[in-house]
Amino acid sequence: MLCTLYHTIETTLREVTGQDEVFLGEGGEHADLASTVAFGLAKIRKKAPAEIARELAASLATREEMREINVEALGPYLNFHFRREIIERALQEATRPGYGSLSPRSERVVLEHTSANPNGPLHVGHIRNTILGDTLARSFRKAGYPLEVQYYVNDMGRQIAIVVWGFNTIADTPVPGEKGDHHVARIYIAANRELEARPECVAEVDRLMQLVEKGDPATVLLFREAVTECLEGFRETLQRLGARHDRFVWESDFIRNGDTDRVLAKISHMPECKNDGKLWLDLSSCGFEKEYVLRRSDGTSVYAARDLAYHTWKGRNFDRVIDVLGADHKLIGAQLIATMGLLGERAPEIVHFEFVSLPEGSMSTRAGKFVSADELLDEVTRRAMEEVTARRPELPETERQEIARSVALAAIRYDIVRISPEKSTVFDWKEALDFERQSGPYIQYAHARACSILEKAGEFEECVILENEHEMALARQIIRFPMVIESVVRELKPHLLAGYARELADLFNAFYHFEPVLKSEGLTRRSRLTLVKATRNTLAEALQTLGIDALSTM
RNA sequence: GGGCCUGUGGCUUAGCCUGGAUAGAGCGCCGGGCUUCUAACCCGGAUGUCGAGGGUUCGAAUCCCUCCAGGCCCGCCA
Repeated sequence: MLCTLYHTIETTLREVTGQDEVFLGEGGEHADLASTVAFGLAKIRKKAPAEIARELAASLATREEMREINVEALGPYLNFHFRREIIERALQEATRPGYGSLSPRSERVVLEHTSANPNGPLHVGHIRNTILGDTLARSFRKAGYPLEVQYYVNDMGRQIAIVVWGFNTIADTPVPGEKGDHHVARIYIAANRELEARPECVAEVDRLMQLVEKGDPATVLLFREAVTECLEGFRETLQRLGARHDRFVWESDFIRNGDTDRVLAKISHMPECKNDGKLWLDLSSCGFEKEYVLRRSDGTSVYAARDLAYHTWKGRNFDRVIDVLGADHKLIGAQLIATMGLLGERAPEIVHFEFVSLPEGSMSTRAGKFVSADELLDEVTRRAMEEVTARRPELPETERQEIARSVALAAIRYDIVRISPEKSTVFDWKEALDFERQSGPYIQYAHARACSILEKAGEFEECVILENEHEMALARQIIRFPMVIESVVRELKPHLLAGYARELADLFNAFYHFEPVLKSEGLTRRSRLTLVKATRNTLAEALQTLGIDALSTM
């Protein structure tokens, strides 16, 4: 509803000014929406900006489509205020389940995220991918898109060959209770150490890679077993993180089904294609100096070739293809996009995130230098349990554990999603264990407070009469929610939702502190209860989209 | 050496794409608030040459150029 208003004002402003581009943005403390068109027009019309703003305000005020919006010129600024009735009407929508969902769209979206190599457990770097991707996925569903979430399983890389080689050659003493992914990591780390000590064994790894590409049944089986063991561990971790994939797509399938050969055959006819033993593309016309190698001189394909086949398949089956990838994939991602363009196939949109490192340096699965997602979840849950037990000693243990699990997940997910992806970060235990302001639990807490009021209030008849600044500020924030969802999927920026939810909690806490709800009377009580209900509902919808449980008590 | 990303109070960070009203938060620090709807909370205060320099503009954290610092990439790895 707010989106409609925005477009109405924008269109009207365009007509009134005669300009194609009119800036209309958030008005902050001054207004609901504001425009600075008067500055630009000042030069054209050779008049003072303030005078132009005054004239525009006067002419806008006469327009029929602006009847529910107050326009005022404040100096050179054109400020738009929504009439109270609009806000009150929008607020009533906000009390209903599913608030913030946009109308269904037909554009099919495929979103790939995480896709970590199955050579060791997911660590705190990988889960930045998972959380970014899963929050985007939830946002797309909220925005009404039919969506499929995929995990691309790199099951035929050198790393997996090393794992398989390790399983064949290294004496393995089983560790009781060890998850598959941690087991694979242990073998992978040992195998790398062994290969470093005995470089002559590298040939055995190469041999495995050739056999698997040729489809040698025994080798294929070994690879599949190793990958499956690791993937079982991933599934468990992903589930704990609240992330779900609809489909696991195996890289090797694009060899077996002939797609890789087909795409390479097509490429071999392109003018950019070079074949000097190895097959590669000259993308210098697109600004890439490096050779984009697709097939080795021994005839085996490289990752890039399989990736082209995978993306061709995605592009032909979906209208919008989105990948969440680490910053280390920027070059290869740009080359992929350029090549898809040359092939006339739909290119993906790629969300890149910068690296997470440890205080002592970058993470490395091979060197065993990483903090696994499982360790992180365990430790944060343990701390959350301490916190819950200290605050709510009267609750039964199982309930405290359930709350602690939700609080821990909230802390982890929020801590990661709040930071814009282009910032590189250093993992910090202190921050991960912070449950205070600008944290996930802080937002959950606001929701729990709202639930508590509503539970005590019992039945009431909804009505909205906004009486003071705290109520107005809270209401304004609530009605922005659908536009935030819209922005997240348009700009692929999940951190906008994180910021929105935190601000909503801030405003609710201030309202909570200054305006008594249960102790107020008559219409005021009913109206405040309605506002609490709208807040509770909006917080719940926002939290759910962030993959965080909206707890009713904590 | 080349390319991409980042640089905002002691620390973490929003805003940058699309220039505009006093640069917005959290942590930490100082001072206040629990017989009152959950104090995982609220209120007030101190703390900023928006990495440096130049340019464009009526106006620059935001656009352009140069430089500095950090991260990532530049493989017949994935």
